Amino acid sequence: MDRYNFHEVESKWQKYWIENNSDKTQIDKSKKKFYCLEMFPYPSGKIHMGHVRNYTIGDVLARYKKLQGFNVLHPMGWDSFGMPAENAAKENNLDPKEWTQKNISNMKKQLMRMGLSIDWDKEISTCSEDYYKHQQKFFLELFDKGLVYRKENYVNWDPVEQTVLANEQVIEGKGWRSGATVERKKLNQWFFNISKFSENLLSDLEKLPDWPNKVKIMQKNWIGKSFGCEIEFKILGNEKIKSIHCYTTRPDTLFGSSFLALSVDHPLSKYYEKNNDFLNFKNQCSKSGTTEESIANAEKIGFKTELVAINPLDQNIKIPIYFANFVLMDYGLGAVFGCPAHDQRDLDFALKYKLNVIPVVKPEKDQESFKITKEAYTGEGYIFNSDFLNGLKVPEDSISKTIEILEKKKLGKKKINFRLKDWGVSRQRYWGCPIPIAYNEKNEIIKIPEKSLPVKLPENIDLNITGNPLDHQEKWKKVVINGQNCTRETDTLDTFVCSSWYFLRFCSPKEERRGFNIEDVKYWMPVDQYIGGIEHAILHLLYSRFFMRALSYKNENLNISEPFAGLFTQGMVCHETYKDKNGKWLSLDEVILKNDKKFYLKNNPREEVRVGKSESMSKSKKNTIDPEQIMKNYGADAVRIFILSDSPPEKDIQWSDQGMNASYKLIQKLWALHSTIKRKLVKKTILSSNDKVEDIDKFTNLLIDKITKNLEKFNYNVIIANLYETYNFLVKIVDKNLDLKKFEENYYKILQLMFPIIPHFASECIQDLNKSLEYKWPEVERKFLNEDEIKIVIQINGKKRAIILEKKGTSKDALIEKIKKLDTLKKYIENKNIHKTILVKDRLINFIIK
RNA sequence: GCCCUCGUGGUGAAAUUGGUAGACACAAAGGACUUAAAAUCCUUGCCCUUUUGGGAGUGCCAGUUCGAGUCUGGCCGAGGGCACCA
Repeated sequence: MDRYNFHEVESKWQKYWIENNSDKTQIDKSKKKFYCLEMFPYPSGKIHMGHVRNYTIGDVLARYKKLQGFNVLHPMGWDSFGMPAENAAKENNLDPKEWTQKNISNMKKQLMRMGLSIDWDKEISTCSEDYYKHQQKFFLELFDKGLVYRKENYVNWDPVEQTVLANEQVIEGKGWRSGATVERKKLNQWFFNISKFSENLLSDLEKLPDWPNKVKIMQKNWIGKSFGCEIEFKILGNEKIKSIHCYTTRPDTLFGSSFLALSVDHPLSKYYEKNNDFLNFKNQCSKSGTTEESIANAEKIGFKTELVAINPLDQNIKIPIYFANFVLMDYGLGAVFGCPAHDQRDLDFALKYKLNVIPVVKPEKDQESFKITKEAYTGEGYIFNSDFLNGLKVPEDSISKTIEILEKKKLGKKKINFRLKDWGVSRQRYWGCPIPIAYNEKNEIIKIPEKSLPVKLPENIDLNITGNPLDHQEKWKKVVINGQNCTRETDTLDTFVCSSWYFLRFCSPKEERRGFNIEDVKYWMPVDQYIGGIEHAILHLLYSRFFMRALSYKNENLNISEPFAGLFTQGMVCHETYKDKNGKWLSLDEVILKNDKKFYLKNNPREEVRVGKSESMSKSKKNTIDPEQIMKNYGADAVRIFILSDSPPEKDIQWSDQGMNASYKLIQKLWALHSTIKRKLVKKTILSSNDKVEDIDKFTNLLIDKITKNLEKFNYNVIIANLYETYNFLVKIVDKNLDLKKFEENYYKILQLMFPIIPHFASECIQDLNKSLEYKWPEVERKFLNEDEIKIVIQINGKKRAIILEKKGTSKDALIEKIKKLDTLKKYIENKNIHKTILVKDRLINFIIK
């Protein structure tokens, strides 16, 4: 018997698939389409196990759908703009473009080694001019539709790097590279008007039954719809300021209000621009940082104005007005009324500045002892201390009734608010898509004319300067548009813009005039199954949903709102972590496992290593396994088996060498079995035997049924178990007396079932049997599933007591007769009063005995 | 603080959606083969019983039901998301 040589077999089939254009796809309207897409990778240089898992899951699905007769689009590309290229370039004095291209070609080789059924003719790369010129056109299209605008906004500013940082790049209030304390700075930024679609982005989540609930809930919370009311507070005796509008979701607590609080950026702050105390206060607020920690721990502070507001429900109640650090300008109206008794922030503030605390909601129970001290009461109950609102039930009646009253008195208006903010897309970076805009000498916005697109990135530039590299490109910046001297926009687009439409580009990757061809998009979109990491649950997926709406907006030809009909979020690949006695991370090849099951330092075998919990593989924790090495040692098919086995794909998986080894052994065992089967089929050996011949028809058809269902439900780990069951079954019957023709037919079907999971191995076996390589997904033949004999479980008072084999469809009476005769059950039934008998047809019978 | 998810052997996990709990695998122990090891194969897996059998058992406590891992309520524990959003 030959040992299975996966090196030879896998490279042979990979070559075969390329030469035979096995994975090329084109539009074919006679077939049902299936668009299978995995999130495209950032070309960091090497694929990691996360990629292996992601693309294995997608590939199994794509191959399965193809066998089912679908016209499958399964493309791959590169999310190739972004900071790592720029940083690598800075550190090693390289060109970001060259660095990126080198990485792409290396990673492409690694992906091809995995044997993925990808149509590489459709490969795209977001940093190529072919791609980003269309993105610039989309930018201008959205600009014309009024969905893009420029405004001043606060950003995280790194004073050393002279650049804006994204929130995730701010670690404990400091820049992740420079370590400098991050400041809040106001800058002119480009924005996409995503909030225009807030309501639609929220309500259409209901149209996505094939998305994980978790992701939908995360998006729902992120969009953050709230129902409330805008209330007008009149200002007492002031010439310039007549009134202030506040937004609240709790208008029912209005009688409990004891101050108004304004954001320091509130329009009224202009009246305090020359007040040094106010400026100091504002300065203090901006220093407090923007990180979660600093916000949570920040003390509530305020600046008291001389202004006094009148409670709209009672002219006699007059309250002071503060500027306060905890009020945000970009939510609601930047002004709130403080009700300390029923809001913790307001209470903290009131206690600090000795303001009134007036409870207006009391719980149904504990009415006597009810008192506000250091904790605000936000629960249910009844309104009191509130004149004509008294007695209303909180929250069911109180909020809506109060809004009604306020509207009637013209003191307020019902209002819905969203937490979702517009998407700031400006980045002060070189390695991104240039924004196709310039400014004339009056600083007016001028669009770059379409014929001048793309605005290309200048090449061979020095990145080792502080600040935005493009801003230093004096020659590049100067441009003449329609006779006007202009200066180019030097910010580039957030790379999330690139990934917000790449799924459309895959539909027509070669189209030169437009980003995509509308007919192609109408055929392929939406993506039927999108597969990727949960870390993109909000940003990327929400941005893509927005972009699809933005392109369809005011466009008669395009009417797609949801880009991804189905979404699957796979879990991470984890491995144990190791540290030395000083707490320094150790990589996997720095430690060895000794016979006592403990880990020791490789270069100092007496020092024991501290074993940490299993965490997702990452370079910083040094617990990565290199897929290239693993594929060299075990082969792509074995890696596919391992990555699918044991854990369901949506859960985290633990890397284990034993597991990898078991998967490898399964391939070897299957090959040994195949060799035996082939010998038997060729020689037409019929062994004389009295063994009962197992019913292979029944087994195969049950298997088809199980695997099909498990594929549809993403139970890929169970499919691997089914594969083991198949091996165990075949190895048990192969040396028995068999109907060879029947056996061969069934075995061919089984190999076709294996194809999506281990495509190289299955192809090799099929070819070895001289069978057609034009496979299709086998169908279940029900006649083989109809068993004459069925296992019936016999229960006494709900406890299993026996299992008998019985003819299908046996009646209750006949069953009971038979059971009464069984020796093993006599002791339960004889001389007992059978109170009741429950029959689940062809499955179970339960006797209730008293 | 708010929202969500999940608790099944030594481990990763199955369980036709209310009907045989632990499929399949990893690890372990014992055995076979072998001069030996590796590889391979077989057996075992909680409690009582020599066997036959029987009992307990899906985080804990109740409930619904002939029957609950699955449904309901409460508690405990783990993980994830959001968070001055008024």
